[in-house]
Amino acid sequence: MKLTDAEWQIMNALWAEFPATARQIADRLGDEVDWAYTTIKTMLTRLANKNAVKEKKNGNAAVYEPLLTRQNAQRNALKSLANQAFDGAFGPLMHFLVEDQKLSKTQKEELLHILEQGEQKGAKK
Amino acid sequence: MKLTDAEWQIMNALWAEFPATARQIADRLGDEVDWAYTTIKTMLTRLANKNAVKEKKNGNAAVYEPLLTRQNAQRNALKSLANQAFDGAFGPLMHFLVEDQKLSKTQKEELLHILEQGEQKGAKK
DNA sequence: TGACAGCTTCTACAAATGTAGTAGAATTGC
DNA sequence: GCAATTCTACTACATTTGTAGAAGCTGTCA
Repeated sequence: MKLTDAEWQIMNALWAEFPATARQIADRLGDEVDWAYTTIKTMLTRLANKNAVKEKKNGNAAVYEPLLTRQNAQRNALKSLANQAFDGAFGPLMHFLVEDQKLSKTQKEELLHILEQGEQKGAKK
Repeated sequence: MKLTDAEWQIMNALWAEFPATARQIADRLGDEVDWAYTTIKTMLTRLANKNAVKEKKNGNAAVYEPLLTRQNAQRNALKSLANQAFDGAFGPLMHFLVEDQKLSKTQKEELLHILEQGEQKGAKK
Protein backbone atom coordinates (compact mmCIF):
# COMPACT_ATOMS: atom_id res chain seq x y z
CA MET A 1 0.00 0.00 0.00
CA LYS A 2 1.55 3.18 -1.21
CA LEU A 3 0.34 6.58 -0.09
CA THR A 4 0.59 9.69 -2.19
CA ASP A 5 1.74 13.00 -0.79
CA ALA A 6 -1.74 14.27 -0.20
CA GLU A 7 -2.75 11.00 1.35
CA TRP A 8 0.07 11.21 3.84
CA GLN A 9 -1.23 14.55 4.98
CA ILE A 10 -4.65 13.16 5.58
CA MET A 11 -3.39 10.05 7.27
CA ASN A 12 -1.08 11.98 9.51
CA ALA A 13 -4.00 14.06 10.64
CA LEU A 14 -6.06 10.98 11.26
CA TRP A 15 -3.35 9.10 13.08
CA ALA A 16 -2.97 12.05 15.38
CA GLU A 17 -6.24 11.04 16.98
CA PHE A 18 -9.00 8.76 15.88
CA PRO A 19 -11.74 8.02 15.19
CA ALA A 20 -12.28 11.41 13.66
CA THR A 21 -14.79 13.04 11.39
CA ALA A 22 -13.87 14.67 8.13
CA ARG A 23 -14.51 17.99 9.80
CA GLN A 24 -12.06 17.27 12.57
CA ILE A 25 -9.44 16.21 10.12
CA ALA A 26 -10.05 19.33 8.11
CA ASP A 27 -9.59 21.42 11.21
CA ARG A 28 -6.36 19.71 12.10
CA LEU A 29 -5.06 20.27 8.62
CA GLY A 30 -6.13 23.87 8.63
CA ASP A 31 -2.67 25.17 9.42
CA GLU A 32 -0.76 23.10 6.97
CA VAL A 33 -2.79 23.07 3.84
CA ASP A 34 -5.44 25.08 2.20
CA TRP A 35 -7.84 22.51 0.93
CA ALA A 36 -11.54 22.75 0.45
CA TYR A 37 -13.53 20.56 2.75
CA THR A 38 -14.69 18.47 -0.20
CA THR A 39 -11.10 17.84 -1.19
CA ILE A 40 -10.49 16.24 2.14
CA LYS A 41 -13.67 14.28 1.79
CA THR A 42 -12.56 13.04 -1.60
CA MET A 43 -9.25 11.94 -0.24
CA LEU A 44 -10.93 10.10 2.59
CA THR A 45 -13.16 8.28 0.16
CA ARG A 46 -10.19 7.29 -1.91
CA LEU A 47 -8.35 6.12 1.16
CA ALA A 48 -11.38 4.09 2.12
CA ASN A 49 -11.37 2.47 -1.30
CA LYS A 50 -7.76 1.55 -0.79
CA ASN A 51 -8.61 0.15 2.61
CA ALA A 52 -6.30 2.54 4.32
CA VAL A 53 -9.13 3.86 6.46
CA LYS A 54 -12.51 2.59 7.54
CA GLU A 55 -15.54 4.76 7.13
CA LYS A 56 -18.22 4.20 9.69
CA LYS A 57 -21.59 5.83 9.44
CA ASN A 58 -22.79 7.66 12.46
CA GLY A 59 -26.20 8.87 11.43
CA ASN A 60 -25.70 11.12 8.49
CA ALA A 61 -22.06 11.89 9.10
CA ALA A 62 -19.10 9.58 8.72
CA VAL A 63 -16.39 8.81 11.20
CA TYR A 64 -13.01 7.61 10.05
CA GLU A 65 -10.33 5.53 11.55
CA PRO A 66 -7.15 4.14 10.09
CA LEU A 67 -6.88 0.57 8.97
CA LEU A 68 -3.32 1.09 7.87
CA THR A 69 -1.22 1.81 10.92
CA ARG A 70 1.31 4.54 10.88
CA GLN A 71 4.00 2.02 11.55
CA ASN A 72 3.06 -0.04 8.59
CA ALA A 73 2.89 2.96 6.37
CA GLN A 74 6.33 3.98 7.53
CA ARG A 75 7.62 0.51 7.00
CA ASN A 76 6.22 0.37 3.49
CA ALA A 77 7.58 3.75 2.60
CA LEU A 78 11.02 2.87 3.85
CA LYS A 79 10.98 -0.42 2.08
CA SER A 80 9.97 1.22 -1.10
CA LEU A 81 12.64 3.85 -0.75
CA ALA A 82 15.25 1.26 0.02
CA ASN A 83 14.35 -0.65 -3.10
CA GLN A 84 14.20 2.33 -5.29
CA ALA A 85 17.19 4.24 -4.10
CA PHE A 86 19.40 1.85 -2.21
CA ASP A 87 19.24 -1.38 -4.16
CA GLY A 88 16.86 -2.80 -1.63
CA ALA A 89 19.35 -2.81 1.17
CA PHE A 90 18.68 -1.14 4.47
CA GLY A 91 22.27 -1.23 5.51
CA PRO A 92 23.47 1.35 3.01
CA LEU A 93 20.39 3.39 3.67
CA MET A 94 21.25 3.67 7.29
CA HIS A 95 24.84 4.11 6.55
CA PHE A 96 23.92 7.03 4.39
CA LEU A 97 21.68 8.48 7.02
CA VAL A 98 24.21 8.27 9.74
CA GLU A 99 26.96 9.64 7.62
CA ASP A 100 25.04 12.26 5.83
CA GLN A 101 22.82 13.65 8.49
CA LYS A 102 24.79 15.35 11.12
CA LEU A 103 23.21 13.86 14.15
CA SER A 104 23.16 15.71 17.36
CA LYS A 105 25.21 14.21 20.14
CA THR A 106 22.03 13.21 21.85
CA GLN A 107 20.73 11.49 18.81
CA LYS A 108 23.91 9.60 18.43
CA GLU A 109 23.87 8.50 21.98
CA GLU A 110 20.34 7.40 21.60
CA LEU A 111 21.21 5.39 18.56
CA LEU A 112 24.11 3.79 20.34
CA HIS A 113 21.74 2.92 23.07
CA ILE A 114 19.30 1.31 20.70
CA LEU A 115 22.06 -0.61 19.07
CA GLU A 116 23.30 -1.88 22.36
CA GLN A 117 19.89 -2.95 23.44
CA GLY A 118 19.44 -4.91 20.27
CA GLU A 119 22.77 -6.44 20.97
CA GLN A 120 21.66 -7.70 24.31
CA LYS A 121 18.43 -9.14 23.07
CA GLY A 122 20.64 -11.19 20.83
CA ALA A 123 21.27 -10.50 17.21
CA LYS A 124 18.23 -12.23 15.81
CA LYS A 125 19.28 -12.61 12.22
CA MET B 1 13.93 17.49 -7.37
CA LYS B 2 11.66 14.56 -6.95
CA LEU B 3 11.92 11.46 -9.07
CA THR B 4 9.03 9.22 -9.94
CA ASP B 5 9.24 5.45 -9.76
CA ALA B 6 9.98 5.06 -13.43
CA GLU B 7 12.52 7.83 -13.29
CA TRP B 8 14.38 6.08 -10.52
CA GLN B 9 14.72 3.04 -12.71
CA ILE B 10 16.20 5.04 -15.49
CA MET B 11 18.49 7.01 -13.26
CA ASN B 12 19.72 3.91 -11.50
CA ALA B 13 20.65 2.45 -14.85
CA LEU B 14 22.41 5.62 -15.82
CA TRP B 15 24.27 6.03 -12.56
CA ALA B 16 25.57 2.52 -12.97
CA GLU B 17 27.85 3.83 -15.67
CA PHE B 18 27.84 6.98 -17.65
CA PRO B 19 27.82 8.64 -20.07
CA ALA B 20 25.51 6.18 -21.74
CA THR B 21 23.28 6.09 -24.76
CA ALA B 22 19.60 5.37 -24.57
CA ARG B 23 20.33 2.01 -26.09
CA GLN B 24 22.79 1.14 -23.39
CA ILE B 25 20.38 2.14 -20.72
CA ALA B 26 17.68 0.10 -22.37
CA ASP B 27 19.96 -2.90 -22.39
CA ARG B 28 20.80 -2.49 -18.74
CA LEU B 29 17.13 -2.26 -17.88
CA GLY B 30 16.29 -5.24 -20.00
CA ASP B 31 16.16 -7.62 -17.06
CA GLU B 32 14.16 -5.48 -14.74
CA VAL B 33 11.49 -3.91 -16.84
CA ASP B 34 9.75 -4.51 -20.07
CA TRP B 35 9.64 -1.11 -21.65
CA ALA B 36 9.67 -0.18 -25.28
CA TYR B 37 12.77 1.63 -26.36
CA THR B 38 10.74 4.74 -27.02
CA THR B 39 9.44 4.66 -23.49
CA ILE B 40 12.95 4.91 -22.21
CA LYS B 41 13.65 7.66 -24.65
CA THR B 42 10.63 9.56 -23.45
CA MET B 43 11.72 9.22 -19.85
CA LEU B 44 15.18 10.45 -20.71
CA THR B 45 13.73 13.48 -22.43
CA ARG B 46 11.60 14.24 -19.44
CA LEU B 47 14.56 13.83 -17.15
CA ALA B 48 16.51 16.19 -19.34
CA ASN B 49 13.72 18.75 -19.04
CA LYS B 50 13.90 18.45 -15.29
CA ASN B 51 17.66 18.88 -15.47
CA ALA B 52 18.24 15.54 -13.90
CA VAL B 53 20.33 14.44 -16.87
CA LYS B 54 22.23 16.16 -19.62
CA GLU B 55 21.70 15.16 -23.20
CA LYS B 56 24.71 15.57 -25.40
CA LYS B 57 24.55 15.10 -29.12
CA ASN B 58 27.04 12.78 -30.64
CA GLY B 59 26.24 12.87 -34.30
CA ASN B 60 22.71 11.75 -34.65
CA ALA B 61 22.49 9.85 -31.44
CA ALA B 62 22.37 11.26 -27.95
CA VAL B 63 24.52 10.44 -24.99
CA TYR B 64 23.28 10.96 -21.49
CA GLU B 65 24.87 11.66 -18.20
CA PRO B 66 23.41 12.51 -14.84
CA LEU B 67 23.29 16.03 -13.55
CA LEU B 68 21.58 14.94 -10.41
CA THR B 69 23.92 12.75 -8.44
CA ARG B 70 22.75 9.60 -6.86
CA GLN B 71 23.69 10.95 -3.51
CA ASN B 72 21.61 14.01 -3.93
CA ALA B 73 18.69 12.01 -5.15
CA GLN B 74 18.98 9.78 -2.13
CA ARG B 75 19.26 12.76 0.14
CA ASN B 76 16.17 14.34 -1.36
CA ALA B 77 14.19 11.17 -1.16
CA LEU B 78 15.11 10.63 2.45
CA LYS B 79 14.34 14.18 3.33
CA SER B 80 11.01 13.95 1.67
CA LEU B 81 10.22 10.72 3.42
CA ALA B 82 11.28 12.11 6.74
CA ASN B 83 8.99 15.06 6.31
CA GLN B 84 6.10 13.05 5.12
CA ALA B 85 6.24 10.12 7.43
CA PHE B 86 8.37 11.11 10.38
CA ASP B 87 7.44 14.69 11.12
CA GLY B 88 10.58 15.87 9.45
CA ALA B 89 12.86 14.33 12.00
CA PHE B 90 15.63 11.98 11.04
CA GLY B 91 16.06 10.78 14.56
CA PRO B 92 12.81 8.85 14.72
CA LEU B 93 13.37 7.64 11.21
CA MET B 94 16.63 6.09 12.17
CA HIS B 95 15.24 4.89 15.39
CA PHE B 96 12.54 3.13 13.46
CA LEU B 97 15.00 1.66 11.06
CA VAL B 98 17.28 0.32 13.70
CA GLU B 99 14.46 -1.07 15.76
CA ASP B 100 12.33 -2.39 13.01
CA GLN B 101 14.82 -3.80 10.62
CA LYS B 102 16.65 -6.61 12.18
CA LEU B 103 20.16 -5.70 11.32
CA SER B 104 22.77 -8.30 11.03
CA LYS B 105 25.45 -8.25 13.66
CA THR B 106 27.88 -7.02 11.09
CA GLN B 107 25.66 -4.19 10.08
CA LYS B 108 25.26 -3.14 13.64
CA GLU B 109 28.93 -3.17 14.22
CA GLU B 110 29.45 -1.15 11.15
CA LEU B 111 26.96 1.36 12.30
CA LEU B 112 28.60 1.59 15.66
CA HIS B 113 31.81 2.18 13.89
CA ILE B 114 30.38 5.01 11.87
CA LEU B 115 28.92 6.55 14.93
CA GLU B 116 32.20 6.40 16.72
CA GLN B 117 34.03 7.97 13.85
CA GLY B 118 31.59 10.81 13.81
CA GLU B 119 32.16 11.13 17.48
CA GLN B 120 35.84 11.63 17.01
CA LYS B 121 35.48 14.17 14.29
CA GLY B 122 33.57 16.11 16.88
CA ALA B 123 29.83 16.29 17.17
CA LYS B 124 29.30 19.14 14.76
CA LYS B 125 25.87 20.53 15.60
C1' DT C 1 -42.46 24.17 9.66
C1' DG C 2 -39.35 26.24 7.28
C1' DA C 3 -34.73 28.42 6.65
C1' DC C 4 -29.97 27.45 7.55
C1' DA C 5 -25.92 24.96 8.24
C1' DG C 6 -23.44 21.16 7.60
C1' DC C 7 -22.80 16.68 5.54
C1' DT C 8 -22.86 13.50 1.65
C1' DT C 9 -22.39 11.72 -3.01
C1' DC C 10 -21.32 12.67 -7.86
C1' DT C 11 -19.09 14.69 -11.27
C1' DA C 12 -15.32 17.36 -13.26
C1' DC C 13 -11.08 18.65 -14.80
C1' DA C 14 -6.11 19.85 -15.17
C1' DA C 15 -1.53 18.13 -14.43
C1' DA C 16 1.56 14.38 -13.74
C1' DT C 17 2.86 9.70 -14.80
C1' DG C 18 3.37 5.44 -17.34
C1' DT C 19 3.70 3.65 -21.74
C1' DA C 20 4.23 3.58 -26.59
C1' DG C 21 3.32 4.33 -31.78
C1' DT C 22 4.57 6.81 -36.07
C1' DA C 23 7.11 9.07 -39.38
C1' DG C 24 11.01 10.93 -40.93
C1' DA C 25 16.29 11.68 -40.55
C1' DA C 26 20.83 9.54 -40.08
C1' DT C 27 23.87 5.52 -40.34
C1' DT C 28 25.55 1.51 -42.08
C1' DG C 29 26.44 -2.64 -44.55
C1' DC C 30 27.00 -4.28 -48.84
C1' DG D 1 23.99 4.15 -54.06
C1' DC D 2 20.52 2.10 -51.86
C1' DA D 3 18.07 -1.01 -48.65
C1' DA D 4 17.88 -2.20 -43.93
C1' DT D 5 18.56 -0.57 -39.49
C1' DT D 6 18.54 2.67 -35.88
C1' DC D 7 17.64 7.11 -33.90
C1' DT D 8 15.14 11.03 -32.94
C1' DA D 9 11.26 14.08 -32.41
C1' DC D 10 6.36 14.35 -31.91
C1' DT D 11 2.13 12.94 -30.70
C1' DA D 12 -1.12 10.10 -28.14
C1' DC D 13 -3.67 8.14 -24.66
C1' DA D 14 -5.07 5.80 -20.29
C1' DT D 15 -4.51 6.17 -15.30
C1' DT D 16 -3.47 8.45 -11.18
C1' DT D 17 -3.23 12.48 -8.41
C1' DG D 18 -4.59 16.98 -6.76
C1' DT D 19 -8.35 19.85 -6.19
C1' DA D 20 -13.00 21.23 -5.96
C1' DG D 21 -17.93 22.54 -7.35
C1' DA D 22 -22.92 21.31 -7.46
C1' DA D 23 -26.87 19.46 -5.83
C1' DG D 24 -29.31 17.02 -2.83
C1' DC D 25 -30.14 15.15 2.33
C1' DT D 26 -30.78 15.98 7.30
C1' DG D 27 -30.92 17.82 11.57
C1' DT D 28 -31.88 21.95 14.30
C1' DC D 29 -33.37 26.15 16.11
C1' DA D 30 -36.65 29.86 16.11
